[in-house]
Amino acid sequence: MQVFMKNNNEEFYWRSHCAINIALETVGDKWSLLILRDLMFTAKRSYGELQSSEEKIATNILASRLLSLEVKGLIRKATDPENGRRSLYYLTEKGIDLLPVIIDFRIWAEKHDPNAEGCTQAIKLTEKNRTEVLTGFMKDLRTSHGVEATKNLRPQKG
Amino acid sequence: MQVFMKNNNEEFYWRSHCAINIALETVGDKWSLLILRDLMFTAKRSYGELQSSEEKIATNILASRLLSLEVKGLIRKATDPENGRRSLYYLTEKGIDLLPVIIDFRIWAEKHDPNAEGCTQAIKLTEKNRTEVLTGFMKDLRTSHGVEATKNLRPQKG
DNA sequence: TACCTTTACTTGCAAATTGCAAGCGCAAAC
DNA sequence: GTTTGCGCTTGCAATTTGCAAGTAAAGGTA
Repeated sequence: MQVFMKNNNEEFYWRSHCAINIALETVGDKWSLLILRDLMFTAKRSYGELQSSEEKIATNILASRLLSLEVKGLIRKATDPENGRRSLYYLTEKGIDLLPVIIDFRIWAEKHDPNAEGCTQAIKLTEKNRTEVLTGFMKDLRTSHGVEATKNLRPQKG
Repeated sequence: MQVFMKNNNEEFYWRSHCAINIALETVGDKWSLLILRDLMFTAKRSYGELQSSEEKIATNILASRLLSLEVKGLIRKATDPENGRRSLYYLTEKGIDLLPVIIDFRIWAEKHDPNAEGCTQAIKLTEKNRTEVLTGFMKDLRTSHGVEATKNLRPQKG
């Protein structure tokens, strides 16, 4: 996935303006959501840790996806204050807001594929408690990723 | 995307058994969910109609994705009883169950991308009415796609 | 019967993307 | 000042995608 912009790097180029299409062009490849999954459900924060996930992402692909996610505003990169040669990646509000999608993917796969295993014990979810559990978990994510709990920031259309 | 099977075409091969990963390997490319979107939110059912969507999928890619989705059990192919040279594609229960994911993608993009437009007027969704609206819409999809309403449906939030 | 149109693909090839392995650069430790 | 850890970059081969043209088979028309 390239991270390309329109002429004057003001705006992304999209295949169409359909919201679903934009979401897919943003994170609809096979790796981006897995990286976000690890940031959401594990304590992995550095490049090396993210590279160690079970699915074995290639190092150049990991680099390109991290850049893409950073440019698109889903994650933020910071230098580890305790180790200057280590970078740490944190979710932003925009990244955290993808939690419902990821959880719904997980529910779907667990329902329909006998091989699917909940890849994290972090959330025990049912339909009944869905809203409350998601809200609580997203709040925890904001804390652990250093995102201020803001009231729905919604960009206005220009 | 290939549609490959393990040795004795008994079971799919997965990069890992993580539910989220399996979901992504199943529909995590840039086209599959768009095809499902059209089947969910428009009356498009034939190959030619699906090819006419705004994002302009290439014909060979459309063919490969339709096969993939069929093999994986998300859609079902039928010959148009009124025109033998026309094929019709319908969602299965498994395909319909992806509605929450697609809707959550849409909500996310509309919140975070000023260019995103609801690509369908079919659903007016808010946080509050989410469960009821999804349930109703999935029921409609089962009817229009000829899926029998099973008792096996996900329990709804009370 | 022959011919034309519609519909769903398939095929060949070029371009883009991905994946693997090796290497590089800089900060920190020794 | 040498080594090690860590985050990448680079080169290249393999895979996937995208474009354009072509094929097959059903159905309509003369």
